[in-house]
Amino acid sequence: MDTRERILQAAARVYAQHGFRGATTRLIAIEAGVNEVSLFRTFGSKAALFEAMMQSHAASLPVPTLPDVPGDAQSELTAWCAALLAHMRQWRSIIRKSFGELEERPEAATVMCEGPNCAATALAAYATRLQTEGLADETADIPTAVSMFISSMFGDAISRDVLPHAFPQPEEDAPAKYVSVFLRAVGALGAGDAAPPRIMDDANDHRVTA
Amino acid sequence: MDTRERILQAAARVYAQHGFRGATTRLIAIEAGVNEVSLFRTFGSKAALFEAMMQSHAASLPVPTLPDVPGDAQSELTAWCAALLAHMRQWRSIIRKSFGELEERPEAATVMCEGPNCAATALAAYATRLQTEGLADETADIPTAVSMFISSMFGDAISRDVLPHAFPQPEEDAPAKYVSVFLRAVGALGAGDAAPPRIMDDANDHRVTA
DNA sequence: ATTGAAAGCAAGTAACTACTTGCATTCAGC
DNA sequence: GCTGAATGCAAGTAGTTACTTGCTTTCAAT
Repeated sequence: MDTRERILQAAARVYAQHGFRGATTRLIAIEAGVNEVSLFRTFGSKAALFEAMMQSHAASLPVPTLPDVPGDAQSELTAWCAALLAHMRQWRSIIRKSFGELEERPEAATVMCEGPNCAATALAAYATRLQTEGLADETADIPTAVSMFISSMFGDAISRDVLPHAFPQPEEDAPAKYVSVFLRAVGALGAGDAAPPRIMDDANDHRVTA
Repeated sequence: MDTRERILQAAARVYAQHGFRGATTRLIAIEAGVNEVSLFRTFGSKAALFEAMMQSHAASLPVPTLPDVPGDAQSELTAWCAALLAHMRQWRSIIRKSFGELEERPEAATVMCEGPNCAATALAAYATRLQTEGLADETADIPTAVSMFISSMFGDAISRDVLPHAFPQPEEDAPAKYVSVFLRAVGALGAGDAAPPRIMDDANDHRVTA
């Protein structure tokens, strides 16, 4: 791996742990295993380095897709949700940092929002399709339900390690549970559907401990 | 107002805008209109000042309450949700900062989580009560729905100014919309409400007659 | 009028930060 | 073997930061 790439990846790691101000050029150079001067020779300044870092991150955005024509909503959405949630969890430190520095460096947060933003658009289209095909309640408030769904993944990704008991347990079952609640909210879980067994089985899995 | 209180409030404002590292003692002293030395004479160190700031914040937590016995769920929850959301929006910068600095100063984020945590407990109790009184679907996944509801308010509070179009519009209608979706998700939207009942769920239709 | 606590003020310290400069080393391509 | 680009290394600059010290001012209670 060339010097430039090593510095970029090191910068991402150090930024995730210390934020912009705490990510000193010295720390990044040590983390990358290069001389601090090489950092300035390659990027010119700390600000330029972080701009390049954000661009390279935005370029490597893996957005999961939903089928144009809905089939089994529960399983399709669960797979999609699991992929999205895994992605957000992987970047949770950087997401938290960029949001925390929103007042001083707003562009960082907007870059991090691109993924969830595309996801919201895809989910809205999918749910609307469910609705037009009579698979969901025609009076359902799709935009609000989608907003709540995305917020739920956002909250799970960035808060679960702070308040573990405030989220569906265990971690790997969360996507299916989120999808079930979402489908109920848009009236797409009818009596004919097999209710996801986990919900009943884990009925005693109370998130409130206090 | 005495010096100590002025410094504490100034520290909160400067912290909300610049975070811990960016909130220099010089900036705080200027914002408070006191001499920088007075800051050290009063609190000893910057770290001690921020500890006191967090404690005074935790002490002034206004948590809205829900009735023990549910009446009109939609209106009761909407009022409660509006109060909670207003509170979180008011503190959104500080919430974002404390989350962003979670790796370096974890106690700040846990303090900020106390409010939403109590809210989740209250909402879970209320929804469970709805369920036991036959006002909500007995197979509803209350814990997951509550988690999603709290995440939705969290996401609205800290992300709406970044992605305005990703949240229910207008801002002041959001609480009612969140509550409607939540009540649908737990099967507690009766015939008297704005939205018709879920068409597919025929067997367990616990609707309240208006 | 005296006193004493609280506050301001000017100056300084030691550490850190982004960034620069000058020079030595490595090493692939000719 | 020579060249030139990439990198390392040591040192330095100028600015910032948390925190200290010593002294003066204010002002209310006695």
